[in-house]
Amino acid sequence: MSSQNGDLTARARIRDAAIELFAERGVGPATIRDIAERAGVSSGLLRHHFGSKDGLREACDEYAMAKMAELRERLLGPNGMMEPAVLAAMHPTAMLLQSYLVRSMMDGTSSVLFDSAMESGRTWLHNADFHPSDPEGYLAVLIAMKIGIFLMRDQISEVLGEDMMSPTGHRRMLRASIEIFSLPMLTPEQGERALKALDSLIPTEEQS
Amino acid sequence: MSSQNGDLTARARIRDAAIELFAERGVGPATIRDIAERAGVSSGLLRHHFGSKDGLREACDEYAMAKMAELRERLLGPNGMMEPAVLAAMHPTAMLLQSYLVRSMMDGTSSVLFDSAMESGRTWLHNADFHPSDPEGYLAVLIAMKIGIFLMRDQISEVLGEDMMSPTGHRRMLRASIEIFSLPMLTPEQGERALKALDSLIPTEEQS
DNA sequence: GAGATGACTACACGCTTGTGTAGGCTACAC
DNA sequence: GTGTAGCCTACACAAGCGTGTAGTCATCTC
Repeated sequence: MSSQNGDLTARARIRDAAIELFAERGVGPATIRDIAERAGVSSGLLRHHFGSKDGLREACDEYAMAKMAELRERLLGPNGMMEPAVLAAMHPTAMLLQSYLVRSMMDGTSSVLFDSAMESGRTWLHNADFHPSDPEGYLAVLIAMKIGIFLMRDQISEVLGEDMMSPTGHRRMLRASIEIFSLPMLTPEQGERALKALDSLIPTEEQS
Repeated sequence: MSSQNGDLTARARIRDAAIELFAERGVGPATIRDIAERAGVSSGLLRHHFGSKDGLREACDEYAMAKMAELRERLLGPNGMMEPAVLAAMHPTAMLLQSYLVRSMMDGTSSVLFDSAMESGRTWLHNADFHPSDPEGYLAVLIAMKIGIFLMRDQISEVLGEDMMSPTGHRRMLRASIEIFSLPMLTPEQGERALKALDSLIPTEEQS
């Protein structure tokens, strides 16, 4: 996370280890014993500092959100320009935090990440000359798509033949995303036709 | 699943209950005791029929894949036309199966769903006059996006204010998807610029 | 009728989980 | 020295999990 470890307090090492393991396995499957072991402390200390596993998760949420905001701000820099070198340096950390936040969200209860994504999506949509019918639904689906990429990291990596988080793998993923969002796979006519077909479908009875 | 229950064999009821619970909670969190209870049998019978929890999951995988293929075939019908009424009738079942398959895939090990999606994606790409650089990466990201929508069902439903699987909610989701894929949010110039910027980023050292 | 087979249940085992408790160690105040 | 507070460990506990075992019951064959 930061340097290697060592100079960090035990509390910080636990937090970092938790973020790593939560990101790798998901919140449920990651056990406090494994987290403690990775941090090099006893599981009791984890409890001492964070009270419970859920307390630890909340602390991780808070830290990850704050850190992401900090990274974002630092990336844009004082002059608002994006420095490639800075981006490359913070990239691994950002990927890890992103993976963690996505995993944390999938566990249920809190949806801080999705909500904040919706919020920044609204301002983006507001500034763009781009007006989907049903903007809320549009944003929700769009965000779900972007998050899906991180959730499918293992599957995508297998197809790519390299880790999606590696520099080259990540570039291929970004390139694909850009192509998807700039080269429409449906022509406007096809899109129009699909929307018409969708409207013509009269949903009847519905139950499982 | 089928009718209500009752007339189904215990084995089928267990399988259906498992698909429901796996889809709702995920494979890990769903316990064989709860599955047995929902099916109205003892947990021992589940073991008797399927050997183990993993055996049950495999049986569900096989069944769900076969059922989906059957639905797809039935939907297109003998004359290759899509009947709206048929679609509406099978819609709930298809949604449930889709949710299950996605959940099953997220558990790891097997990636039947992703692989088969890749395969049909390849033929689609082959027939389309549409040539992304790095087709495999393109397809992988595209599929991850589509799957992400199902994984984010709860979050999307909350934003929509209604269940994404309900008739109206599902229509809003589909409409958003179509708009995303037919109205590019990046102009060709913006896309070109983004790709150029991406290439200019020289990834340096990389480690966590 | 006797025996076998398969559907089905009840119950116990071993393991892992998160959590609770008691206590040791170091550093600092007085 | 003597507390005293905070970091930290070791160990026990109850609960829930998947799994294993023993046995009941109905149905069918001969």
